[in-house]
Amino acid sequence: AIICGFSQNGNMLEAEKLFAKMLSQGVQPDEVTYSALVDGYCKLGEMKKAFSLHNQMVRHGIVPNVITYTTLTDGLCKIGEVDTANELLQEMLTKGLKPNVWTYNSMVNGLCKVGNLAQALKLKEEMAASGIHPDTVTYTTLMDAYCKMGEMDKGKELLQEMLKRGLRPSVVTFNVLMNAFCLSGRLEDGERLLEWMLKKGVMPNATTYNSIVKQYSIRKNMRRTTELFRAMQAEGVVPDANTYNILIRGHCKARNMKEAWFLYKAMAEKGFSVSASSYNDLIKGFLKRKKPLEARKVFEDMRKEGLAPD
RNA sequence: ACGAAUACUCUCCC
Repeated sequence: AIICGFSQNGNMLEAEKLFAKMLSQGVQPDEVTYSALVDGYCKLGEMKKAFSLHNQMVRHGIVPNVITYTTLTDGLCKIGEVDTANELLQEMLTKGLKPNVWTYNSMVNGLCKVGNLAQALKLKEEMAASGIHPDTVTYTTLMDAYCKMGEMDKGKELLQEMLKRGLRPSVVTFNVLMNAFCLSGRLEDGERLLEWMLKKGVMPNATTYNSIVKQYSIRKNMRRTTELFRAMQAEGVVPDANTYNILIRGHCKARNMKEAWFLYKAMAEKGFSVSASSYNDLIKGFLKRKKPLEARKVFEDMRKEGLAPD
């Protein structure tokens, strides 16, 4: 469980240390431990390491299961190696392992991300034919692909199909639609979507608000940006580092340095890391406002973080 | 029984 924690945080050094300790104390890691480590390397895109661990596991007599395979499949998909991932899927089948909905969803996502929507849709039919029914994740993935291609109508068709099959949209499903509306400047539709999801009992999260707040912010509507920032907190949605970075950028561009400074300090209090671009925005904003002292302070904070100004 | 795996937002412009 601890190795899993380190792996999920990308802290592979600590994870490896613990793993080595396990081995030295004669504790045999099981497939769950290996999976956690393999996943950690997959998330870093270090597929060579991931595969060598997988092979090490096999050498130790542990039989790979659907999850260990799915972890690798997903890792390959994330770096765009969908063909290799597909080969792995075939290997699974020959070993008598039945891919599950997670396996297929990884593949569908991989195909979508390399722009092969046609193949992704085909896979959706294939999985259904083999008795693995596409779920909310499958539909949401495909909807996102359509939306990002500018084919929102197709995305909505999928939403209808999904609802017809009795699947419930998740917060991510709504987020996909929200992002599509906002990116195309349809902020009123975004606001309506926000109301609709609340009515449906789906609680928005920081991501939901980040999409809409970002677009209001880009469009220099800082009044609505601030209103929504307050509204989300009133609803119990906790802003994340992205929310703050979006707001800081917006306020700096609008020359609202007081507000930007306030948010900057709030971030530090909450332990969020300020993005490099936010640091740059703050420095530029303060300099333009003839506030070299504040600019200097931000500059020094930035250096302490090991970041270089542009 | 419980425990490991997959989708969306920031990160370059809009």
